[in-house]
Amino acid sequence: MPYTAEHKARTRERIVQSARRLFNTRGFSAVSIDEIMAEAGLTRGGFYNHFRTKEDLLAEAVTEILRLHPGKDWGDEPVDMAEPDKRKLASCIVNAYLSKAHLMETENACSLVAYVSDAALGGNVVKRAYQQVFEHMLGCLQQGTVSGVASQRENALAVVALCVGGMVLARAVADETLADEIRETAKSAALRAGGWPATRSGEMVAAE
Amino acid sequence: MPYTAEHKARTRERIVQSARRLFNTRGFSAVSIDEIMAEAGLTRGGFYNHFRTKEDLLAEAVTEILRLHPGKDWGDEPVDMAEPDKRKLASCIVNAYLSKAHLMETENACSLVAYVSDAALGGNVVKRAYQQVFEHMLGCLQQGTVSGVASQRENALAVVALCVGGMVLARAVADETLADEIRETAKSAALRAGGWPATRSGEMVAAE
DNA sequence: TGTACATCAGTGAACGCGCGTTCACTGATGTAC
DNA sequence: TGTACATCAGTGAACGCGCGTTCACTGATGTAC
Repeated sequence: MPYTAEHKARTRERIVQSARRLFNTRGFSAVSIDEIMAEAGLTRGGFYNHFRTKEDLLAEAVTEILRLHPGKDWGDEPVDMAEPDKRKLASCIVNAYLSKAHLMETENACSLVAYVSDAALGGNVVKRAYQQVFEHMLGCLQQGTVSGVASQRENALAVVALCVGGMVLARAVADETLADEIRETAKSAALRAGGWPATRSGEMVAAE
Repeated sequence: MPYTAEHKARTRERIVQSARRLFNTRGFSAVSIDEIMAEAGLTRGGFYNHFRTKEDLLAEAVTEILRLHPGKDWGDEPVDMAEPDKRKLASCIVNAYLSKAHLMETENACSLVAYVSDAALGGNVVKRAYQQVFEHMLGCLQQGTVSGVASQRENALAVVALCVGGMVLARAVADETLADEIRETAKSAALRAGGWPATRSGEMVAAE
């Protein structure tokens, strides 16, 4: 058997990474298989040695973020996933998620932000991939929230909705000042919803 | 001058409505100008008598919802926009927005839900249209919120983020039970954030 | 150790198709006389 | 009131292009002897 299994797996991984970056930046339907393969240093035809259809690749690109260091490119400093204090960890994630850096970052943005509409309009394969990322994020936050009026899970769900909602709205409006206001307000609200101290909340990032 | 100005305006309106319905259901890039014109009872070529480009039409389709009765097809009963009690009106809007009916409705869903990604990836014309709808919704809610830890505007912003975030997440996941949980939890959180009584909150809509 | 071979990852031309946009035209209509 | 005319909304063929997918092939590689 020529070429090792690892060789093929590495090539496949390169295609998925290339696709993830391009999809995140310009959107699923605006990116062609030609471009994805070229970015991975390959040619058109080989694509179907690795994937059945373009949509199958989309599903893989969605979950690919789970294999990356979450928030590596978002916060002012990376989130330390090894942090033993779950409450501290959760509040760090929220701060990084709703940071100016994550708003500006398109290539490495969270899949929950980048693929909302592709998942909503896509088939079950894509929806399942999206759900997987959603449940991962929910799991990261859940143990770090307090329970009060609502349960830990309910509070974590509200936090995710504020993170994703705040982020997609900030990306979709025309005015940059408004985008920052949405992001910062969603951050404060999310920190309150999770029962975390609002670290420097209300602080507005200076217009770039 | 043959044909009245009203005639042209009516035709244009028909095209925008046709586009809005098709875009909402299947997404901007999946719908062709041919289909839009056919749905409006016209043929391909006439399109450019009314719009410069397909993206210009998108911008119009986004704001078209403002000329419709908001929430007409969402809640179990339509929202009465004439309601003089601003607090009551705002809580009605939130209940309708995060209703099962609005989740199931694709053709007449809110533009903030349907066009998140198109606006984020689109040009300034589309972003401005999206922002207009956003500011309209914010304006509808703002007077109806209470101020406490945060201002009325901040609370209204958090409510919009919860409405849109909850809705897009519910649409994007594969599992319908999870989608309903997200929607109902976002609804409770939004009602709390706005300072409204949680009318039958926690009540789960029976699985269809 | 060296060689012949079978495998299959990767190539690139080709297929069939539909898209956004343009353009020469046609014919329904409001207006001038 | 009736008719000739100018306008321009609407038509449908055509243009140029890029897409997702298929397929016959090639050549780098690991293995058997």
